[in-house]
Amino acid sequence: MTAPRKTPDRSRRSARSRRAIFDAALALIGEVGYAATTIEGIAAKAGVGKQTIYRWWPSKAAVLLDAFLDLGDQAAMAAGADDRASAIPDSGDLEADLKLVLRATVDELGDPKYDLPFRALAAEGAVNEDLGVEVVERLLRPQRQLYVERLRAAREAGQLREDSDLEIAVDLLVSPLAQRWLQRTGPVTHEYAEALVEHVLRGLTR
Amino acid sequence: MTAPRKTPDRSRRSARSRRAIFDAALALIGEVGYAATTIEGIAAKAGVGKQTIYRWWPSKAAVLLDAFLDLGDQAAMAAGADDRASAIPDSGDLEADLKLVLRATVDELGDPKYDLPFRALAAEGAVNEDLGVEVVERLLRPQRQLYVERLRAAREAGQLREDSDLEIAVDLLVSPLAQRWLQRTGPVTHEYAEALVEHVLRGLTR
Amino acid sequence: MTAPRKTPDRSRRSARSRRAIFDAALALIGEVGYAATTIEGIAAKAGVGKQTIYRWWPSKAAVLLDAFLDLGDQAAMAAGADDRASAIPDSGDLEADLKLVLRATVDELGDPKYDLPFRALAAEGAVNEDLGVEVVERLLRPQRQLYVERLRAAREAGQLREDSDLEIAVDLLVSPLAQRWLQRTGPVTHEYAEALVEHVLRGLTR
Amino acid sequence: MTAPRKTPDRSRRSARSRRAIFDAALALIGEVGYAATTIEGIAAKAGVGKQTIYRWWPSKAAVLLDAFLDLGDQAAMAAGADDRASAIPDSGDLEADLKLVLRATVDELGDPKYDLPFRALAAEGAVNEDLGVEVVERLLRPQRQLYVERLRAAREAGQLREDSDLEIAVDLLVSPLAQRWLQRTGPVTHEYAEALVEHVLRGLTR
DNA sequence: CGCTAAACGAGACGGTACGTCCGGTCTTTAA
DNA sequence: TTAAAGACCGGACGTACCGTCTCGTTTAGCG
Repeated sequence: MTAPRKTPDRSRRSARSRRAIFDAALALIGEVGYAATTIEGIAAKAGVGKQTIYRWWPSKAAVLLDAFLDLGDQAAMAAGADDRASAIPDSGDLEADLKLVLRATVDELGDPKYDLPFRALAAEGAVNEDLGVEVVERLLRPQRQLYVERLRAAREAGQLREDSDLEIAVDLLVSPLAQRWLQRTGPVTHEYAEALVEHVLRGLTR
Repeated sequence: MTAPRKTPDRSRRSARSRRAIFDAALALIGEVGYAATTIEGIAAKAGVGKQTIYRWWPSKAAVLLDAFLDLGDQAAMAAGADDRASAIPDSGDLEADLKLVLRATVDELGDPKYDLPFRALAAEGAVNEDLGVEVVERLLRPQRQLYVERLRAAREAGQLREDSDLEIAVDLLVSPLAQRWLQRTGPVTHEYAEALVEHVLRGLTR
Repeated sequence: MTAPRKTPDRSRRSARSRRAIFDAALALIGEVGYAATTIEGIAAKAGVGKQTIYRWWPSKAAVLLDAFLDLGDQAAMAAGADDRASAIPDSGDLEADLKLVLRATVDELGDPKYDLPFRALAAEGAVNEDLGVEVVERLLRPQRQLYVERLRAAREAGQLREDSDLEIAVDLLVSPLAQRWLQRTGPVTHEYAEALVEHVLRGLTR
Repeated sequence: MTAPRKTPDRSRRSARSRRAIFDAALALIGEVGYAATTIEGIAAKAGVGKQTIYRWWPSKAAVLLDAFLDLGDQAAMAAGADDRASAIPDSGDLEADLKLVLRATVDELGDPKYDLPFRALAAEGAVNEDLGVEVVERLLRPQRQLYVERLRAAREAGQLREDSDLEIAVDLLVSPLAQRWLQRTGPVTHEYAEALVEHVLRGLTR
């Protein structure tokens, strides 16, 4: 005996509408910002009934999250990757590898295609716990995991202190950049990324 | 013939209404969250006309920023301080001093009285550049400055590497905690704060 | 080359669905009123796809008209009549015969099973000319015809003025009752029906 | 201790909006019919917020009733009358007076300016009891009362049978015309009106 | 009696309007 | 003379149905 069906039948879902909604959502957020982006506006721009959005997503933020993840998938596909998350390179030189990756992150954060939607997601996730959890699970955690793995390799290679907490290590590398970008406390540049890596690895004390 | 009045006359401002608006705003954000807090609701709860809010603040977020700063002032006054920002203690033991302050920060971030409004401000500031700048200038920068000063003292005392960038150093101490709290990527505890300080000061490498 | 099929094949029509739709339609109108009765609701209650309704009827009102006519047929069948419209009795006493029939009409109008659907049909027909014509042709005209015939018999028997217009005579007997019921301008009772017949037959002047 | 205010303050009501709403409502009903007339459409055409309609009227039908009564008032004013309902003339010749008035009613029912809105009101009132009562009280009863008074005068002048029920008498004069018009059971002409008066006054029997 | 075309249930779709809520502006009223 | 109170226009909210359009699944009738 099965529970009565509540959720819509995913198999009948229109792929065309899904695409149009993602495109419209990201376009609108880029054009008018997140707050001024409305579900009504997305539906109109996508040429889709409002109900088609409400049927599949619980909120504007959820649409944006899916649209953003889809954007990442597309980029990864275009880059020829099999799946979204590509591992951090391991050349043996930890410092160089981290600088490479963080410089790429700086570029990404500076790309308006990512900046506005990501900002909106981060902001909404900060305030809306349910969404925040989803953002962490589906977007942030996979990224962090790549760092954890690279750092673990380094630790096993004897390049890191054995008592290093890898979670804290990742925080040290990632949070300052993220925070600077999100709160606009300072410029987000390649130089900052590199200096950051150096300070983290060497520590502050003499 | 006088020039047409543009800005309201600050001297005629009703202190009683100001207080009532702050109280109502913070109460509502605590009760129903930021998104569900409306100017209409604040006005109603404060027993104030909507126009009285629109006359003095450009947006809901601006009200909240002032209300939050006022909240900080009140707390500082209650603690007997002359002004809002009290310096980080300098016992000579940098590590101990930083742990003390960060543990206090953990406590503050865990206090619902601060958590919700601060979260709302951070989120809104991430997305709304004008507000973001104000938040940084009036709220974050003064706090950061205290760290900069304590760290500079330590560097001058020869306890820090001479090539340390103090801004980056502050970032390393503050951002991981802030990020963890804001994005909910992990628990925000005294233990985390202490381990953070240790990792930052000693660095990751052997 | 054959013309493209436009109309559905009546022979394959599901009698079971037809019944279920009529039952559901009348039930819903009784429960929630005509305006709140929706095609979607009828389909759901009848356990029928929406398309099955749209395939056979052009509008909610058309469904109701058929359902109501079907209801009348059922009642007539139950009463043992061969067809729907049974003639007005001719006992020789016109006044008595008319009182009898109008009292029966009063009872019918007071029966909620007929009241609500009939009201809805009359109202919709007043506003929607196409439906109005159908209602008159299929529902009202057959009824009126029975009166015309009874009155013609009376006129031929010398009981009515020879210059009487039978259409007007029917109007005089039927409209006041119908109007009172439809517009609720007064109570619809046996007494009213009898007084009405008396006034119509004798005229107002001395 | 007074109950909390629920209803809006009538004194602050905008006369300009009221007018614009009535004009838009009647225009739309004339252009697209009652069913296709929406509150949204009325608001848009009147250049008014939807809330301004919902604030003052509970339903589309209620707007229409007020608009229609206002239309009647305007017509009466234009005709130089002090109030809406002008008495039926009393020339001493009852038959002539009634024919005059019913011919005028025929003209009115044929005027599209009145036809469509009145039809919509009658239909809605048939189905919606609350509105129906309002329509009767505010629109129909005042009109009927004029007939009652004229007929009473005739009865007192010895022109009518003393046992005539005036309510029934009014029904006999008014309902057949109204019914014919509303249900479209036949043409609504001056000739019909005159024949109707004659039949009513003289009765059907020899 | 088995094939096949149709009618069927289900329900997603692009839309329209609903009635509510709130944003900002403007007007009235009472202190 | 200044707010409170609140009406106003505008517009998005999330919901309910509209009427159309697939989907697979009966089901009926012909071959």
